[in-house]
Amino acid sequence: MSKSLPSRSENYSEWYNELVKRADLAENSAVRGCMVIKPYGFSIWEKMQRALDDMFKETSHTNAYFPLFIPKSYLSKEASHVEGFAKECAVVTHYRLKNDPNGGGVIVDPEAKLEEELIVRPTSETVIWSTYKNWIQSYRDLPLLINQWANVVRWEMRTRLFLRTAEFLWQEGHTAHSSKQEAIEETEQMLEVYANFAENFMAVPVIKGIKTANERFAGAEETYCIEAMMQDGKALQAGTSHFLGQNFAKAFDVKFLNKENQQEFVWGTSWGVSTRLMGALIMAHSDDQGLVLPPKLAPIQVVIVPIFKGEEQLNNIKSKIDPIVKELRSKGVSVKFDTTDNQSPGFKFAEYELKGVPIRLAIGNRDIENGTIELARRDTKSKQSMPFEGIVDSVVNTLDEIQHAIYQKALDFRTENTHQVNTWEEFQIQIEKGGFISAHWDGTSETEEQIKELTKATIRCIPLDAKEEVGTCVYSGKPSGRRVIFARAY
RNA sequence: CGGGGUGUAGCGUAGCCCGGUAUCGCGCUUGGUUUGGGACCAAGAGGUCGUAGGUUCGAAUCCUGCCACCCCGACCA
Repeated sequence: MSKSLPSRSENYSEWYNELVKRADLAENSAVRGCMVIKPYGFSIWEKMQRALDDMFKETSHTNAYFPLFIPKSYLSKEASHVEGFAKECAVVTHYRLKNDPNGGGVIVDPEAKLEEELIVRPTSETVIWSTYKNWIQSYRDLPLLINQWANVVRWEMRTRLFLRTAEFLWQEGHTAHSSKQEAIEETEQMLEVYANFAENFMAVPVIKGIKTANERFAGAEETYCIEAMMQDGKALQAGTSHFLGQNFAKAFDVKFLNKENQQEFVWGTSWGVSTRLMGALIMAHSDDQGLVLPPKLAPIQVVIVPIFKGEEQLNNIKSKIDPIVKELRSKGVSVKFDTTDNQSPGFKFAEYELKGVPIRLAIGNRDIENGTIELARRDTKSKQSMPFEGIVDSVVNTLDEIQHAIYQKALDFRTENTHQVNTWEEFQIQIEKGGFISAHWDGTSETEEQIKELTKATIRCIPLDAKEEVGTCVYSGKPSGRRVIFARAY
């Protein structure tokens, strides 16, 4: 194994692939397109889950679990929904194996064909709405605010660890409401939750917006999204929230009796984020030395590396450090005190940098004599000798600083790489340089498709905060009322 | 599904053209010396050469089929 990673500038995607493996986040599995999420990677995902789940609970949602398998007939009930997912569904056709009479292990028992084939869920709208039909009778049953943490399967042609895998983990919220207005508010609220999570926990700035018809979720009336910029200038959709209108209510006949004793179809939403966020996290902050993790999601926030000769020195260091570890933990800081002696300090430094540990403390005999300790920041690679007294406060403050600093760095990067463009010539030049392009668009799918064909750039979103501004479409020259965000995307 | 590439120890590789059962590095084990930015010495363990068949006295090497994975396209969160 070579010591250093491929560099981002030389080969961004190779850098990403190597980093994911070398930092022990995930690896490819025996099944094509599926990944094994390794303990270190899963710890980060667990932290994401925890933070998000708390936010869902704070907004009155409760968790439940719906089955992995969906009867085939369900999927065909909502026309555009089927169309959107049909091409990437895994199908269960049999329920039994048997020994191959000709030897050679097991074969599918042809006798055991399922009467109705089952689809492995690519998303759960259909099972959930077929269940909601039984749960909802009156306006008093609404709103119904449910989330589930689950795995889903989408049989993708080309996969990449975390960014696009055949099976992935996610959460999907599915809510039902008595009014259109309330459902829209829910959709917007959850988008806000996602944006808040991305910015405050992942330290990734996002643009909140609405998808164009082309990019909209199959079965939704409106798809809201948060879009983030990766260090190669490409966009990554980090979360989506859909206003489903009454589409699924109609498809699954979910009605409620309103206060006026009239039957009405309910209004729905669904919203999700997936293990793809791991990809966003990695690509937003990390450098050629390895991961850079925001303190709020780092499995290990502080690593302490002792520098010692022999057991006596180590014990001496331990007696100083053990109380520090205790105190940090009491303040909710996760600390690893790495006292193993089979690796040199230098090796450990490199290793914890690769894994993105935000703060490293190093302490040796010299420090003990001077009453100091060395504090190194992963994000800036800076290190300084600090007084041993008060180190706990310094660590806590520095963690906070790092959280803000990496957000600011990502925000500055995005600002530098976002350009207003007014002509088609400019557009073609700028898109090759990467980044986001803010430009006028005439609102038609034809134009959007043309631009995609010519430049591989898609409309990432119509920003929610887009100013009303008279302009002309960058491609067609037709009138436009606001700018939209174009980019090449993951 | 098209185009390209690769399968040799846990990982990365040499050998293949020109057949004689396998090279080197990392990692691992044991012992010793080390430790302020990826330590060193010594001794070890570890391989159905992707798979099935063929040619041959003999196949990692030549031939054929199959499988898997990676990269590039069409599809997608």
